[in-house]
Amino acid sequence: MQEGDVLRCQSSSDLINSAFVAKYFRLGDDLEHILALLSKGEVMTRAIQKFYGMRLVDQYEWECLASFVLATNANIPRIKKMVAAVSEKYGDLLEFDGEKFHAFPGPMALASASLAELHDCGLGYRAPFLRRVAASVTEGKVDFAEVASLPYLDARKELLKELFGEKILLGVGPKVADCVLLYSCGKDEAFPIDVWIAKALAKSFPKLLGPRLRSRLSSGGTKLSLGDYARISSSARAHFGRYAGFAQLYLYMAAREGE
DNA sequence: AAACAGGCTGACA
DNA sequence: TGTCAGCCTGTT
Repeated sequence: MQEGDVLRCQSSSDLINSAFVAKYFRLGDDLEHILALLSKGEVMTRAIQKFYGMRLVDQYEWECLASFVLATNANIPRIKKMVAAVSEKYGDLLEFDGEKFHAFPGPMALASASLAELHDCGLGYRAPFLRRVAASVTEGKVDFAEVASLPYLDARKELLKELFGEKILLGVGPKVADCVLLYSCGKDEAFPIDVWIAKALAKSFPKLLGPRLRSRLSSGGTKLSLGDYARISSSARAHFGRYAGFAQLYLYMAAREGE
Protein backbone atom coordinates (compact mmCIF):
# COMPACT_ATOMS: atom_id res chain seq x y z
CA MET A 1 0.00 0.00 0.00
CA GLN A 2 1.06 3.56 -0.61
CA GLU A 3 1.46 6.11 2.17
CA GLY A 4 2.45 9.38 0.62
CA ASP A 5 5.78 8.75 -1.05
CA VAL A 6 6.25 5.42 0.69
CA LEU A 7 5.25 2.10 -0.79
CA ARG A 8 4.77 -0.71 1.70
CA CYS A 9 4.71 -4.30 0.56
CA GLN A 10 4.39 -7.65 2.28
CA SER A 11 5.43 -10.96 0.86
CA SER A 12 5.76 -14.58 1.88
CA SER A 13 8.92 -14.88 -0.18
CA ASP A 14 12.37 -13.42 0.45
CA LEU A 15 12.69 -12.94 -3.29
CA ILE A 16 10.07 -10.23 -3.22
CA ASN A 17 12.18 -7.65 -1.42
CA SER A 18 12.37 -3.92 -1.82
CA ALA A 19 14.80 -4.24 -4.72
CA PHE A 20 12.32 -6.40 -6.56
CA VAL A 21 9.47 -4.00 -5.89
CA ALA A 22 11.54 -1.05 -7.05
CA LYS A 23 12.38 -2.89 -10.24
CA TYR A 24 8.85 -4.12 -10.88
CA PHE A 25 7.27 -0.72 -10.46
CA ARG A 26 10.21 1.02 -12.14
CA LEU A 27 10.65 3.39 -9.24
CA GLY A 28 13.90 4.59 -10.80
CA ASP A 29 12.04 6.33 -13.61
CA ASP A 30 12.12 10.09 -13.41
CA LEU A 31 8.40 10.34 -13.99
CA GLU A 32 8.32 14.08 -13.54
CA HIS A 33 10.91 14.56 -16.25
CA ILE A 34 9.30 12.08 -18.65
CA LEU A 35 5.82 13.51 -18.29
CA ALA A 36 7.12 17.03 -18.65
CA LEU A 37 8.61 16.01 -21.99
CA LEU A 38 5.28 14.56 -23.08
CA SER A 39 3.10 17.43 -21.86
CA LYS A 40 2.75 19.04 -25.25
CA GLY A 41 -0.62 20.02 -26.58
CA GLU A 42 -4.07 19.98 -25.10
CA VAL A 43 -4.73 16.24 -25.25
CA MET A 44 -1.49 15.01 -23.70
CA THR A 45 -1.50 17.71 -21.07
CA ARG A 46 -4.99 16.79 -19.98
CA ALA A 47 -4.35 13.03 -19.97
CA ILE A 48 -1.21 13.51 -17.90
CA GLN A 49 -2.95 15.81 -15.47
CA LYS A 50 -5.78 13.35 -15.04
CA PHE A 51 -3.64 10.23 -14.55
CA TYR A 52 -0.50 11.79 -13.12
CA GLY A 53 1.67 9.23 -11.34
CA MET A 54 0.79 6.26 -13.47
CA ARG A 55 3.87 4.17 -14.23
CA LEU A 56 5.01 1.50 -16.57
CA VAL A 57 5.71 -1.83 -14.90
CA ASP A 58 8.54 -4.22 -15.63
CA GLN A 59 6.99 -7.67 -15.86
CA TYR A 60 8.59 -11.07 -16.26
CA GLU A 61 9.06 -11.57 -19.98
CA TRP A 62 7.38 -14.94 -20.13
CA GLU A 63 4.28 -13.89 -18.20
CA CYS A 64 3.97 -10.77 -20.28
CA LEU A 65 4.35 -12.61 -23.55
CA ALA A 66 1.89 -15.33 -22.60
CA SER A 67 -0.68 -12.85 -21.30
CA PHE A 68 -0.66 -10.82 -24.47
CA VAL A 69 -0.90 -13.91 -26.65
CA LEU A 70 -4.09 -14.64 -24.75
CA ALA A 71 -5.25 -11.04 -25.03
CA THR A 72 -5.67 -11.01 -28.80
CA ASN A 73 -9.19 -10.21 -29.87
CA ALA A 74 -10.51 -10.40 -26.34
CA ASN A 75 -11.62 -7.83 -23.80
CA ILE A 76 -10.26 -7.34 -20.31
CA PRO A 77 -12.80 -9.44 -18.35
CA ARG A 78 -12.24 -12.28 -20.74
CA ILE A 79 -8.45 -11.98 -20.53
CA LYS A 80 -8.62 -12.08 -16.74
CA LYS A 81 -10.75 -15.17 -16.94
CA MET A 82 -8.34 -16.97 -19.25
CA VAL A 83 -5.30 -16.06 -17.15
CA ALA A 84 -7.09 -17.18 -13.98
CA ALA A 85 -8.19 -20.48 -15.53
CA VAL A 86 -4.70 -21.27 -16.83
CA SER A 87 -3.12 -20.32 -13.51
CA GLU A 88 -5.53 -22.49 -11.53
CA LYS A 89 -4.96 -25.47 -13.72
CA TYR A 90 -1.18 -25.28 -14.18
CA GLY A 91 0.26 -22.74 -11.75
CA ASP A 92 1.90 -23.38 -8.39
CA LEU A 93 -0.31 -22.96 -5.38
CA LEU A 94 0.79 -20.10 -3.16
CA GLU A 95 -0.44 -19.12 0.24
CA PHE A 96 -0.27 -15.68 1.72
CA ASP A 97 -1.94 -14.37 4.83
CA GLY A 98 -4.16 -17.44 4.97
CA GLU A 99 -5.33 -16.92 1.40
CA LYS A 100 -4.53 -19.22 -1.50
CA PHE A 101 -3.38 -18.04 -4.90
CA HIS A 102 -2.14 -19.65 -8.06
CA ALA A 103 0.97 -18.33 -9.74
CA PHE A 104 1.01 -17.99 -13.48
CA PRO A 105 2.49 -21.25 -14.79
CA GLY A 106 5.98 -21.41 -16.25
CA PRO A 107 6.51 -22.11 -19.94
CA MET A 108 7.42 -25.73 -19.32
CA ALA A 109 4.09 -26.50 -17.64
CA LEU A 110 2.20 -25.07 -20.59
CA ALA A 111 4.42 -26.61 -23.24
CA SER A 112 3.49 -30.04 -21.93
CA ALA A 113 -0.18 -29.30 -21.42
CA SER A 114 -2.79 -30.97 -23.58
CA LEU A 115 -4.51 -28.83 -26.17
CA ALA A 116 -7.91 -30.05 -25.04
CA GLU A 117 -7.24 -28.97 -21.46
CA LEU A 118 -5.92 -25.60 -22.55
CA HIS A 119 -8.94 -25.18 -24.72
CA ASP A 120 -11.12 -25.89 -21.70
CA CYS A 121 -9.62 -22.83 -20.01
CA GLY A 122 -11.65 -20.83 -22.50
CA LEU A 123 -8.72 -19.97 -24.74
CA GLY A 124 -10.39 -20.90 -28.01
CA TYR A 125 -8.09 -20.62 -30.99
CA ARG A 126 -5.40 -19.16 -28.75
CA ALA A 127 -4.73 -22.54 -27.13
CA PRO A 128 -2.37 -23.90 -29.82
CA PHE A 129 -0.66 -20.51 -30.06
CA LEU A 130 -0.01 -20.37 -26.34
CA ARG A 131 1.37 -23.89 -26.29
CA ARG A 132 3.68 -23.30 -29.22
CA VAL A 133 4.97 -20.09 -27.69
CA ALA A 134 5.52 -21.93 -24.41
CA ALA A 135 7.43 -24.64 -26.24
CA SER A 136 9.61 -22.12 -28.06
CA VAL A 137 10.47 -20.38 -24.80
CA THR A 138 11.13 -23.69 -23.05
CA GLU A 139 13.47 -24.71 -25.85
CA GLY A 140 15.37 -21.47 -25.43
CA LYS A 141 14.47 -20.17 -28.90
CA VAL A 142 13.57 -16.77 -27.52
CA ASP A 143 16.51 -14.84 -26.10
CA PHE A 144 14.89 -12.18 -23.95
CA ALA A 145 18.24 -10.91 -22.66
CA GLU A 146 19.32 -10.34 -26.25
CA VAL A 147 16.04 -8.60 -27.03
CA ALA A 148 16.39 -6.33 -24.01
CA SER A 149 19.93 -5.36 -24.97
CA LEU A 150 19.06 -4.18 -28.49
CA PRO A 151 17.62 -0.85 -29.60
CA TYR A 152 13.88 -0.90 -30.23
CA LEU A 153 13.73 -1.71 -33.95
CA ASP A 154 16.34 -4.45 -33.71
CA ALA A 155 14.73 -5.80 -30.56
CA ARG A 156 11.41 -6.11 -32.31
CA LYS A 157 13.04 -7.87 -35.22
CA GLU A 158 14.79 -10.24 -32.84
CA LEU A 159 11.60 -11.00 -30.96
CA LEU A 160 9.70 -11.77 -34.14
CA LYS A 161 12.55 -13.52 -35.90
CA GLU A 162 12.06 -16.53 -38.01
CA LEU A 163 14.36 -19.45 -37.57
CA PHE A 164 14.89 -22.03 -40.30
CA GLY A 165 12.08 -20.40 -42.27
CA GLU A 166 9.67 -21.13 -39.45
CA LYS A 167 8.01 -18.37 -37.49
CA ILE A 168 9.02 -18.99 -33.89
CA LEU A 169 6.30 -17.14 -32.09
CA LEU A 170 3.00 -17.95 -33.76
CA GLY A 171 0.32 -15.77 -32.28
CA VAL A 172 2.69 -12.86 -31.76
CA GLY A 173 2.14 -10.04 -34.22
CA PRO A 174 3.22 -6.39 -34.05
CA LYS A 175 0.82 -5.35 -31.29
CA VAL A 176 1.70 -8.20 -28.96
CA ALA A 177 5.39 -7.71 -29.71
CA ASP A 178 5.17 -4.02 -28.83
CA CYS A 179 3.47 -4.87 -25.55
CA VAL A 180 6.21 -7.31 -24.62
CA LEU A 181 8.91 -4.84 -25.63
CA LEU A 182 7.32 -2.06 -23.58
CA TYR A 183 6.17 -3.91 -20.47
CA SER A 184 8.99 -6.39 -20.01
CA CYS A 185 11.97 -5.49 -22.17
CA GLY A 186 12.40 -1.85 -21.23
CA LYS A 187 11.79 -0.45 -24.72
CA ASP A 188 10.13 2.80 -23.72
CA GLU A 189 9.69 3.94 -27.30
CA ALA A 190 7.47 0.95 -28.14
CA PHE A 191 3.96 2.19 -28.91
CA PRO A 192 1.41 -0.66 -28.93
CA ILE A 193 -1.53 0.20 -31.18
CA ASP A 194 -4.84 -1.41 -30.34
CA VAL A 195 -8.26 -0.29 -31.50
CA TRP A 196 -8.54 2.24 -28.67
CA ILE A 197 -5.26 3.89 -29.43
CA ALA A 198 -6.00 3.91 -33.14
CA LYS A 199 -9.30 5.66 -32.48
CA ALA A 200 -7.72 8.11 -30.07
CA LEU A 201 -5.04 9.00 -32.61
CA ALA A 202 -7.62 9.45 -35.35
CA LYS A 203 -9.49 11.86 -33.13
CA SER A 204 -6.72 13.79 -31.45
CA PHE A 205 -3.64 13.32 -33.64
CA PRO A 206 -5.08 13.02 -37.16
CA LYS A 207 -1.83 14.17 -38.73
CA LEU A 208 -0.13 10.99 -37.55
CA LEU A 209 -2.44 8.84 -39.67
CA GLY A 210 -2.82 10.39 -43.08
CA PRO A 211 -6.14 11.18 -44.73
CA ARG A 212 -7.17 7.72 -45.94
CA LEU A 213 -6.71 5.91 -42.66
CA ARG A 214 -8.12 8.84 -40.74
CA SER A 215 -11.44 8.75 -42.58
CA ARG A 216 -11.65 5.00 -42.31
CA LEU A 217 -11.12 5.00 -38.55
CA SER A 218 -13.42 7.92 -37.91
CA SER A 219 -16.19 6.21 -39.84
CA GLY A 220 -16.12 3.23 -37.51
CA GLY A 221 -13.53 0.92 -39.06
CA THR A 222 -11.08 -0.53 -36.55
CA LYS A 223 -9.11 -3.14 -38.46
CA LEU A 224 -5.52 -2.22 -39.09
CA SER A 225 -3.52 -3.91 -41.80
CA LEU A 226 0.13 -4.71 -41.13
CA GLY A 227 1.08 -1.76 -43.29
CA ASP A 228 -1.25 0.56 -41.38
CA TYR A 229 0.28 -0.61 -38.13
CA ALA A 230 3.81 -0.05 -39.35
CA ARG A 231 3.04 3.46 -40.58
CA ILE A 232 1.19 4.55 -37.44
CA SER A 233 3.87 3.02 -35.26
CA SER A 234 6.63 4.88 -36.98
CA SER A 235 4.88 8.24 -37.05
CA ALA A 236 3.79 7.90 -33.42
CA ARG A 237 7.33 7.12 -32.32
CA ALA A 238 8.62 10.02 -34.37
CA HIS A 239 6.07 12.32 -32.75
CA PHE A 240 6.24 11.20 -29.12
CA GLY A 241 9.93 10.36 -29.02
CA ARG A 242 11.87 7.99 -26.82
CA TYR A 243 9.13 7.79 -24.19
CA ALA A 244 6.35 7.05 -26.68
CA GLY A 245 5.30 4.09 -24.52
CA PHE A 246 4.42 6.43 -21.66
CA ALA A 247 2.41 8.56 -24.07
CA GLN A 248 0.57 5.43 -25.16
CA LEU A 249 -0.22 4.53 -21.57
CA TYR A 250 -1.71 7.92 -20.76
CA LEU A 251 -3.56 8.16 -24.06
CA TYR A 252 -5.02 4.73 -23.55
CA MET A 253 -6.35 5.57 -20.11
CA ALA A 254 -7.79 8.83 -21.39
CA ALA A 255 -9.41 7.04 -24.33
CA ARG A 256 -11.14 4.52 -22.10
CA GLU A 257 -12.18 7.04 -19.52
CA GLY A 258 -15.92 7.18 -19.03
CA GLU A 259 -16.57 4.26 -21.32
C1' DA B 1 -29.76 -11.39 -33.20
C1' DA B 2 -25.91 -9.47 -34.97
C1' DA B 3 -22.08 -7.21 -33.97
C1' DC B 4 -18.08 -6.57 -31.70
C1' DA B 5 -14.14 -7.31 -28.42
C1' DG B 6 -7.08 -4.38 -26.22
C1' DG B 7 -5.17 -9.36 -33.51
C1' DC B 8 -3.27 -12.91 -35.84
C1' DT B 9 -2.62 -16.40 -39.46
C1' DG B 10 -2.95 -18.28 -43.93
C1' DA B 11 -4.50 -17.74 -48.53
C1' DC B 12 -4.68 -15.19 -52.44
C1' DA B 13 -4.04 -10.96 -55.56
C1' DT C 1 3.41 -5.94 -50.71
C1' DG C 2 -1.35 -5.40 -49.54
C1' DT C 3 -6.00 -7.10 -48.52
C1' DC C 4 -9.35 -10.36 -46.59
C1' DA C 5 -11.99 -13.90 -44.22
C1' DG C 6 -12.07 -16.72 -40.34
C1' DC C 7 -11.31 -17.71 -35.75
C1' DC C 8 -13.08 -19.11 -29.89
C1' DT C 9 -16.07 -17.16 -26.63
C1' DG C 10 -18.62 -13.69 -23.91
C1' DT C 11 -21.17 -9.67 -23.78
C1' DT C 12 -24.42 -6.11 -25.43
